[in-house]
Amino acid sequence: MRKKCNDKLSFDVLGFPDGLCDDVSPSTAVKIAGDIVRMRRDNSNQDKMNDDTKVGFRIQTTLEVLDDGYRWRKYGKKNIKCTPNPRNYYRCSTIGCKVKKRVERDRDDSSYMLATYIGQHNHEVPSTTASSSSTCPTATGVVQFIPANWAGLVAEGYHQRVFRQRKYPHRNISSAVCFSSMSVVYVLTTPMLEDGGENPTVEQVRRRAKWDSDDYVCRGLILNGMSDSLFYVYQNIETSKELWDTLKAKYMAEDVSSKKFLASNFTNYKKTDSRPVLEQYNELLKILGSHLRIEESLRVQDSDKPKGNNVFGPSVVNRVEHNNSSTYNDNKGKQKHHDTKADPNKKPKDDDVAWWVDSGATVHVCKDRCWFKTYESLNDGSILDMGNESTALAHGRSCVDLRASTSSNKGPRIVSLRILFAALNEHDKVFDNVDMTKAENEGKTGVDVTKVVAESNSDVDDVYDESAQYMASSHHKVTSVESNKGGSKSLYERSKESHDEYLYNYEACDITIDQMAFCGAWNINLRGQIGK
DNA sequence: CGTGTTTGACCAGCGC
DNA sequence: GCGCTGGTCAAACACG
Ligand SMILES: [Zn+2]
Repeated sequence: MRKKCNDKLSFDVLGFPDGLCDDVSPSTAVKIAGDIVRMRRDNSNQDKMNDDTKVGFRIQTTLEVLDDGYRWRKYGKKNIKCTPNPRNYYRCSTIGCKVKKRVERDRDDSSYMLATYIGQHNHEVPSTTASSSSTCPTATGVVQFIPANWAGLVAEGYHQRVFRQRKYPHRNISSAVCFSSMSVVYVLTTPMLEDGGENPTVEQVRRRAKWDSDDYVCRGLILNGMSDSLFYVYQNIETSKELWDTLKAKYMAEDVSSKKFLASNFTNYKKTDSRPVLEQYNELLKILGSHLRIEESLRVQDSDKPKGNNVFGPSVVNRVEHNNSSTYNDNKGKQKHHDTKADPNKKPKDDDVAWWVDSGATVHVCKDRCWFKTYESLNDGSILDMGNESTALAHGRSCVDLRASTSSNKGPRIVSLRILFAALNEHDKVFDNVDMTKAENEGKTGVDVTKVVAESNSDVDDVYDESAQYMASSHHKVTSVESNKGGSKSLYERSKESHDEYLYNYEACDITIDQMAFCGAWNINLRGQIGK
């Protein structure tokens, strides 16, 4: 049963700098998996006995059974839908130890074995199996730990990367990142603060809010690191290593054989060469494009949200109120689809243009309402709730069709955004509103999303700084900022030139749409969180 | 016997 | 409620 071989085993935690962790045996891999479980548990204050933390990895091997040092009793075998390979269920043979593992072959590349370890051993490895595991690896290839929500992380990281690097290459992000990560990284090792129960003190609320905010910031920093081939690891070893260690603990794989593991498709690309993960991710997105379907998760993102009973926290900003207390569905029903262009009474200004594309959940800002396909005045007193507890009157509701060409060989997908239009006088309010309040799957070619639009005269640099602040203080992300003030061209100016519909072939749009499709297909929301 | 595998039955959760 | 699915149980079995 146990074969011996002298092949080297390369151990490659996804995203780890090359060479940091290779040539280890499966037992070492499992040990690391155990460390990960422990770290995760420590971070989440779980008690040891009922720990069902899962750690998954995959390893390239021809062997049927890995020798990981422990002894296992097989208790089940199941043919799983959507994969030709059966899944085997094992339980640790040591009495009193509840650890289980599931093993199957990768549906896409059966030279890989997927293993999911559940729980933590309460004992040492049995010494009787003094087999060759430590001296002679029993498998060859690459072990990859799979972050369960890596897909989502990449999706977010991609936006940050685009946002920061493409648009503002002159900005030196890394020092800021390193600086801010040190002040924020405690959230990774400090358990989430109690919110004080029913009668929280002001101080408790404040500290909890700060923790939430810092946690988010920190997560964003990690994403940035991941999305850029751990650039920051090399920038600042100590901090980044801490970041990464904790990243392992926080985001490491759960169940490799669940649907979440679809993210593993991307790991194939990681090791092919040294190109940044995200380039390959983007490629893969296009490859997968035709299979992507927008599903429930876009809806889930909003329906999950409390509608206004939040005491604090980011979701408090995510609502649009109507004084007739109509539901969003009602709004949709009321909305007509004229094919007319926007209200001709609202003349466009020809000065600077600002259009913001967010990461799919936050704010779309557009200077001129004539760019909307439809515009419908609203005088019902609808308001936009601001995160800073102020409000703004919604002036109208509009619709814009965006057509994005995502890849060469398939037709464009149409995104139709229903939009609330609000005039905001103070540009510093721009970031404080709103969210897409409804996302709806229309079935085949597109996604119909309600968005909110606000006017802004902001200078692009102000806007950038503000958006950075905003991202740091909320769960929203502004993905790209466009303005012709800095010489960069506006999305919508470009589409105006085409003098046609509001069409643009702009990568930021591709990203957004792809991200939505991506998130939908993998049931992750637009913040990279796994659904369900 | 002790130990581990095979395999159909059973069960719980979920979506319809 | 009903069927599908994935996870588990346990009786029978295999093997030293
Ligand atoms: Zn054990």
